[in-house]
Amino acid sequence: MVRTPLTPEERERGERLGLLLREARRGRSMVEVAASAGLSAETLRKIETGRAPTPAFFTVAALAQTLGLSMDEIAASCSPVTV
Amino acid sequence: MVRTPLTPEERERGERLGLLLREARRGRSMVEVAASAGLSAETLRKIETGRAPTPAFFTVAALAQTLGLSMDEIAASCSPVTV
DNA sequence: CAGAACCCCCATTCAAATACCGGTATTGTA
DNA sequence: TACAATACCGGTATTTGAATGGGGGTTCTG
Repeated sequence: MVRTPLTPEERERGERLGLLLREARRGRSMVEVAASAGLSAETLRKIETGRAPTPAFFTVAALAQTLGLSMDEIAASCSPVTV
Repeated sequence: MVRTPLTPEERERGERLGLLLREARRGRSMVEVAASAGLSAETLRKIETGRAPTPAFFTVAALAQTLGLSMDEIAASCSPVTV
């Protein structure tokens, strides 16, 4: 086995993460938040829509910083999987 | 530009993350902790040695859970970069 | 009509995650 | 003195996906 493809559960988890981030964005635009977090708007859109279901740790950290979210809360509310 | 290679700063940040996780592991073996977090020992070793400097969010979340670490503290102590 | 904001598709590059190999150092034990 | 087991390291190879950019499309509002 080498780098197993993402499971449906992992994709659903990514969708929950994306939804959470989108809700936290509130009125602000994607370009504004993405620029503030130091990533491209396309990447942010992929994460929010769940098309990038397992983003990097520091990517989420930068978004959490920008959006005023707690990393522990994010992890907790996104992972009813493998608790 | 397409997927810029990791900068030296990002690699150093990865080393700090690895060191932090290794210290939190204490006496426990790599295989034990890796199994508990649901990843391979090889991957854990790469992260701890800084050879995988930007691990996935949920990978770090699983390790934090196993090691009893706070995600926010990890992010804070690993990123004197781009605060 | 222009602009803002978001979406989808395509293509590219680099790295995460895994596995296997051999090597080293330590510790326990017969 | 061997010898085996444990634990970690380095290198190589593989597959998959993150992250980015470009181009085009939709919807809404001024």
